[in-house]
Amino acid sequence: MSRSGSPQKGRDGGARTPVQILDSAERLVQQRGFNAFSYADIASELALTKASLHYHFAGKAELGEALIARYALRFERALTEIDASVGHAGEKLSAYAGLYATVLEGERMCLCGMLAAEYQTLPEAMRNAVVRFFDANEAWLERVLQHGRRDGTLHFRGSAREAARLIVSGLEGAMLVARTYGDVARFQAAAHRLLENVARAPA
Amino acid sequence: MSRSGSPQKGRDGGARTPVQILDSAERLVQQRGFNAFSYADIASELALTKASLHYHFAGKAELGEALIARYALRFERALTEIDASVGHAGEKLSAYAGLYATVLEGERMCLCGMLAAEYQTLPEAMRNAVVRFFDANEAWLERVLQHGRRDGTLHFRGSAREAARLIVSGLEGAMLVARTYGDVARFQAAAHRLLENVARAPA
DNA sequence: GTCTATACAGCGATAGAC
DNA sequence: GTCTATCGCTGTATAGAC
Repeated sequence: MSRSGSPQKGRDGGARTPVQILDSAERLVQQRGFNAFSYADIASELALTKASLHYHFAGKAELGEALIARYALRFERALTEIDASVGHAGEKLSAYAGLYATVLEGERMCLCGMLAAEYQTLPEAMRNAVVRFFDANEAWLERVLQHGRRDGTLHFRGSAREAARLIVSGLEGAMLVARTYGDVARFQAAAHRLLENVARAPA
Repeated sequence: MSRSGSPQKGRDGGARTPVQILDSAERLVQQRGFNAFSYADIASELALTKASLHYHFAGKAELGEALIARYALRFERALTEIDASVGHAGEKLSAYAGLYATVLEGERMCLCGMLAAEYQTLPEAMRNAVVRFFDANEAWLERVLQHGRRDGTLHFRGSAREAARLIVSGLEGAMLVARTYGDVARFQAAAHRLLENVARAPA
């Protein structure tokens, strides 16, 4: 992670190998789970040795933390992008569901949805990071729902917070189940219906 | 599993040890995942040796299959019980959600929800059994929803099948997320709202 | 920053005595 | 039906050369 004179830099000046490690580990965790992948899996995929991986990430726990941090940051940026480019609240919700669909198309689970299943086996720091991810998603959705309600483009009952929670957990569950059927369309149908039922545009 | 002259029988004549093994393994899988528990965990819990476990269940795959079979059977019986004892469709849906809540109270995930996360690492027979579990739940819910629609006690849009799928995946996701917060109330709120939105009683 | 070599614990599984 | 003993393999992690 140092910025000193070492080879193999990407265009942004960051070292390339750590990124490749994160990419490989991320895919493995999303597809197989944190407890079902090993340093050896990454090493063979990148044609490195296990010892080299430990140079970049001291242990599996640290690798896991870096994984969630990067994933959460990427998600956060995607939400900012939706805020900037998409029109009214209903469209923002659809774009949000689209993020999940893209993940599922790679036959992956949401990283934090997968880690939620393995929650009880995770190191403390990873647990906290998973919860923060859900909190951030919920907060963003709550804001979108509140705006939609205020400007009259969305109608729903109860608090925006509860609706936001239902959307997060509904989409996570739809991914979880749809993946066992290898059927992205099943997710799409559930997501569409979920949004339609939770927060609908006035007729 | 034989019925011949051996010690330690339960009142139904079935051997006791296999049941204890299944109980222990079930709890471990629901809390930690199929890839995060070992024969050694069960052995220490039951004060047996790993070798003894292999006598009852040849391998982890066979144990996993037996686990899902028993869980699915128990769920099926619970659904039959709901059919027999509960009144109209809306109440049946609430009772159905109550089954999930009970599981979550033990800080457990739904067995098949957990296995769905680990799906890509499971032996073929276990994969098929997980899908059959979801199919059975969906079929029961579809039937309840259709009855409710016909007798006018439930209103919802689109097909009963799609609504059933949304309920299954919504409840699975609500469990998954609520468990990371250690908060059964969060599940209850999401479940209530999900049912209210997906299939509501006419005003 | 990557390597070879290795330590050491844990895994699922089996053989064979009792 | 349970035990002891052990096998072969894989897991994470470390030491030290290059």
